[in-house]
Amino acid sequence: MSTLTRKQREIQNREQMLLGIARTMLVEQGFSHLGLDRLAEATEYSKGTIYQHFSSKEDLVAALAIQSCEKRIDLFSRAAEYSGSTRERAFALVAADELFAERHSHFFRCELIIHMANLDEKASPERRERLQALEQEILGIVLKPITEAVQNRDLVLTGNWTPEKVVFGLFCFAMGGHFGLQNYSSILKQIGVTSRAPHLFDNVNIFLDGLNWKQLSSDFDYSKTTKVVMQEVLADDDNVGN
Amino acid sequence: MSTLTRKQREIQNREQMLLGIARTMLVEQGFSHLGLDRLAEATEYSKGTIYQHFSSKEDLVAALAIQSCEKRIDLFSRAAEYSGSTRERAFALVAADELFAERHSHFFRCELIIHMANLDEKASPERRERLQALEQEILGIVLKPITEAVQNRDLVLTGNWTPEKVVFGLFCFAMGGHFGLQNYSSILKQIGVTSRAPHLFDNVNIFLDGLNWKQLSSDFDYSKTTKVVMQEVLADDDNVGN
DNA sequence: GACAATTTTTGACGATCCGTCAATTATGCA
DNA sequence: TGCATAATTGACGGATCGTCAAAAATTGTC
Repeated sequence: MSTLTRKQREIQNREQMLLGIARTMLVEQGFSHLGLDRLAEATEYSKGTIYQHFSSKEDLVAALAIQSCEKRIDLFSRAAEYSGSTRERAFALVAADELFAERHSHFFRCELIIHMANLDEKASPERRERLQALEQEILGIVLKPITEAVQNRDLVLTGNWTPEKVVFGLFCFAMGGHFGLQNYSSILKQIGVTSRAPHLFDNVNIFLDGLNWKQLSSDFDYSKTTKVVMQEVLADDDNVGN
Repeated sequence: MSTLTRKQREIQNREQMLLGIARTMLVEQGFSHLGLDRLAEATEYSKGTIYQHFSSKEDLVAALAIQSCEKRIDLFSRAAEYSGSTRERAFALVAADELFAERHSHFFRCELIIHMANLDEKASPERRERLQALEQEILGIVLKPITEAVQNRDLVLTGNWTPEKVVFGLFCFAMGGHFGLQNYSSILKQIGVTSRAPHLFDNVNIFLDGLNWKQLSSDFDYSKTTKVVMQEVLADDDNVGN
């Protein structure tokens, strides 16, 4: 059965190759310029073969988004293991997100695109479900330090605040910043916003200070945390799929 | 020349009609299902006529985004005239944004779509420039109460904070929330986020408290502000273009 | 009102792209 | 080797974007 295995591995490798080239085309030329005929020509395979891997053009982009999520989970998991206070760990996750969006913007861009195009209807059910499962996994990772902070009273939530609501706040900062810089760059440039990182970290600090999550940024230097995390996480950050 | 004027007005009316129907099709069926042949049939005009109004499909969507910005500016301008503290006025703008995204989500969706598709290359230069000018106008409106707050020391900015940076923070909350609810609704539902408004207002309050913008939310009930603004602004909020 | 010049409208057409499928080629197995 | 199964191909149908020469409508003039 070694021949069969060889063939199967060959097919798997081909899928990675297809995705790699497709990602390049998608990022450099945009969704509308990503043509399957062109992809077929670029990869020296026929269109029929490509359709054996992906049920539609949208399904292909979904596969790219899945890759992106997997890569993100990889980074997040490592950041979550940072040893420090709950707020430091939350901050580590924000740093990981920032790192991801910066170093792997092409991956992230696939996620944005797949969520804007009507993926829900056109991607294959398998990939749709897998993508959703991965996103839920990410949610769980981010939720963890927050619930822990509530348990050990680093963070005391009042009123109608819940850990999930805190996640939503962080999600808005991250997503709003990413989306803004990708799509409103010209207008943001005019207000001096050209790079996410410093603003994102300051925003998050103000937000967490507002929630009174100990230690406050006045009592602890979180820029060190981010720096250490960035370097640790970045250390063995492999550029899979170029 | 009254006949010429009549003809010209006829053409202008036709453009509004085209945009109205196109917006419905875009919102109900998505960008990919917005076909110019179908639009031609629905409006009982020919495709050639449509191309006399819009240089391309993307240009049409740009025109929709322009309408959206104009409507937004209308709401923002009125919210900006709210008489109250600087922070109340900033809050009024957030409320206007929320109102806009809620009551005119179809308009807003056009803005998102046009910024995701490669508008930059395919829309007509005129509409591209107009859209950018409108966005800059919006920026100016939002910037005003912040700079005023800095001037009268309701808000004291320390470190590397600037009014523009505060705008960016608010922008992230608003955009991140909108984008999230439009595109990540299934995952957000699982954490109990189904409606923007309450979370958005709470988030903004925490953020502005973190910036120490007087009066703090513990000393003033901003929910009243939003309620009043929503009703005042909503009062003569005409649903132009259905 | 008739007729010519100009503007507007039309829809057929070429080009492009997605997804299919019958025919062809390659592979596994006895 | 020879047959059965699996993989690959590219031509094709259907749909859509944008163009353009021909047709229709409008304007201006006598």
